[in-house]
Amino acid sequence: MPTRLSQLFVRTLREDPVDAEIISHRLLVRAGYIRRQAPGIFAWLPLGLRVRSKVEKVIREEMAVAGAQEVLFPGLLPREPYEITGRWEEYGDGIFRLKDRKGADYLLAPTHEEVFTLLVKDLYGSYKDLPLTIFQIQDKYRDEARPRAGLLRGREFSMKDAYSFDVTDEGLDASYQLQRDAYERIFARLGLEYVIVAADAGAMGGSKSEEFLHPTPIGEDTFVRSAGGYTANVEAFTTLVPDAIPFDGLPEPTVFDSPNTPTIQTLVDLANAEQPRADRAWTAADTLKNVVLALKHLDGSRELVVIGLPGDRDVDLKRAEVAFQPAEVEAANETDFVGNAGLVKGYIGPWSATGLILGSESSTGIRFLLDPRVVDGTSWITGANIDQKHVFGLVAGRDFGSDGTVEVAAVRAGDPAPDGSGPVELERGTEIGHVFQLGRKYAEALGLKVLDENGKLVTVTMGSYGIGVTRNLALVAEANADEKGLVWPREIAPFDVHIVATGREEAVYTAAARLAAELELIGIDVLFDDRPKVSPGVKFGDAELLGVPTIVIIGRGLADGEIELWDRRSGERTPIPVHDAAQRIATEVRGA
RNA sequence: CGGGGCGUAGCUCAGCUUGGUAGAGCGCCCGCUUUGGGAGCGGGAGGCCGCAGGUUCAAAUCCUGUCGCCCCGACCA
Repeated sequence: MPTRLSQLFVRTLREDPVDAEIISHRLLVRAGYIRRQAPGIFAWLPLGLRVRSKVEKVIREEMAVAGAQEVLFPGLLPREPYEITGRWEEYGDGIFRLKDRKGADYLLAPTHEEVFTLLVKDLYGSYKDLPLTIFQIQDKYRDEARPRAGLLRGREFSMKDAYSFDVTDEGLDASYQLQRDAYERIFARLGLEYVIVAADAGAMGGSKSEEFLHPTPIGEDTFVRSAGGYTANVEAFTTLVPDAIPFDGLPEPTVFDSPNTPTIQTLVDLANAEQPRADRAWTAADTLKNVVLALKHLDGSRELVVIGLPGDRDVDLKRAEVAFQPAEVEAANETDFVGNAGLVKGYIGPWSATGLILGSESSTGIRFLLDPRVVDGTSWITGANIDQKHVFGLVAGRDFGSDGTVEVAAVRAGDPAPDGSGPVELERGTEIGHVFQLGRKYAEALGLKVLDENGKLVTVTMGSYGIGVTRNLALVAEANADEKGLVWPREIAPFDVHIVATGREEAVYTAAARLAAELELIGIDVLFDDRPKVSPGVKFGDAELLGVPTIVIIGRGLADGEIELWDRRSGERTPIPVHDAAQRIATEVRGA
């Protein structure tokens, strides 16, 4: 049976909802696909549910091709499994926690690694049972500090999460590849542009990790891309390390007065005024900026570290979080300086005439880490650890050392890609999928072992693979819309055809109903706008807003045996004879 | 958590400065007309003006507190 618009549970809005900023959010609410229930939580109306089911269908089909079996875990889970892996604590305020009537702790699952692992452990014990990949499509819950952008960052969202279980690393590679291939097919079918970037393995532990990012200006992630094909999330970007420079002939360091130079810029200005270079002017890149960060370790302790990086670079706190995880990172505060008299604020440097200041072997004992660009033989202007004094010509590897290098400097457009494929550009994107080799971390923690061919217990190696169902839906909507409304790709449109009957001629409605029934009979989903007292303008407007790709207009032309085929995307209208309309439409819908 | 903004009808908003007991447009219901681009006329339904306290003869309006929401940032597999 065709769906009659007069009966459909929907109300389109003429005006944009005031709380919606981005296109997908505005249009999905205006067109009556979703309604907000609470911040970051949405109710799904029939139209929205239909699209959501279509997205799920694409995912299920491709999971089947990849050999993954569908299961379904509860969204409400007990605390214990998360306690074992430490994530009950790690998630902090990020999850919804609740208690049952006996006071036992539960949570609304933010992800399901633990329970998948435990179930496999329950049921399987032999290498013969593996490999295994299972998945579910289930709602996830995260108590986001700031839900935003409608469906793009909700507190409840639907996600397909798959988990693979293998005995060997090679097996894991193969399982990973199957999911990765499936993801490429899924995004191709959804018509979503994507780039695969190297990702940070994050708090999940594990080794190899790639993100599928959809490039979009509203994206919350930043990634880099080189002309030569290198891509990476900025969080995972690694610096191309320059060659070391021989020390021969480099002048000795000299301390000089540098009053009122609290910033890099004032320091550079002073250097150019007092100690001008013959060949070129000093720039911020000639200075070594020493940034004090405070690490908050899981055990609650606080450690100061100093990062030495070129003065024209800033610390990217996100990259720092990655570099120092699981510790939290923040800028050092006044108290930190008070507690470390060896640090002369504004004039911090690794060296003084009386000895080293920074590094675990130095007088302060504070860990000193260098940006990878600060290679041996590079010469710097930096703080002399005396108020109002800096030092010239301090050479890395000769005058000071470090406790190693660290990737915390902000990535800039033009930075060379680490694989030598040229300078990178920075782009915004949104994560639409993530494939991840977890390795043995969870299996180890939860005791998932199987007997191998030799009867020996071996720990299983795992992968986890996520796709945000509702986020992908929103991004498809976002990428396929115009000023009139939504424009769904056929693959996930709520209906195949939207029939609009206009006028008040009884014959029009009879003919439209007949065509609708005929199309349904051959398996085409029809939305039939049969509303009798609604003006044509309203019906056309709603058809454009709802975004069904093919619209059929039946009205004034019917007397001459003609109806119109209206392509939502191109706007093109084609008159077609009513007598073989069903065939024409079927061809159109199924793609010639 | 920091910054900014906003809570009045289903939606979008006015009214608040200068207190006097609730408004508009759209949507919804009824009738008549209209029917290829968001129709016309007439009649109607619908609001603890976010919540609590205070000032006052009188509070949507002034004061205090509080809750919530939106946006930017921080945070975030």
